[in-house]
Amino acid sequence: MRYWLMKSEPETYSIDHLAKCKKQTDRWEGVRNYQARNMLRDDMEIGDQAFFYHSSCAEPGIVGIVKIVRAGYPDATQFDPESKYYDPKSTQEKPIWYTVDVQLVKKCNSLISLTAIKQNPLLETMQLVKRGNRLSVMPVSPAEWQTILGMA
DNA sequence: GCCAACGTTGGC
DNA sequence: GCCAACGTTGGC
Repeated sequence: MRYWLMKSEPETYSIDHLAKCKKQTDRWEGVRNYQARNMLRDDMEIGDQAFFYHSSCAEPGIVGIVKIVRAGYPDATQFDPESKYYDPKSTQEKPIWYTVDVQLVKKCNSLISLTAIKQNPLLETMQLVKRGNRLSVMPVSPAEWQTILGMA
């Protein structure tokens, strides 16, 4: 079982969107980056846990924990011409993009801000704080996971 | 809105 | 396969 961090822009999809879903479970749609796709498709397993991270907003940071309840399968939005995630290059036979289903485990009582994460010397090696990092899905080590839990 | 960093595209 | 141009991400 592994740990992850998954980014979402709260204006597009916030943790409160997920909280309002049936069974607090939803698809993690719209990832259109190959590296992140590979992790969704190949590496995430049922039972893995992930930090839900809000990006591109006033206070970027971790807002909760989710768990993977369905492993990688083709992201339906790539086939939908009406969707902003539509990809004409993709076919049902050979889908390009994948998604997983996530279920809310808990919302943080308060934000674990990017600023706080950057200030913690134990988290210096996190991919999240590395220069130029733009991956929307990334692995988190067990040590980093525990450190962040301790900051909650 | 700015800009650095990175990813993708496409001509050659 | 190279690389310039362009697009996107995301913090500030």
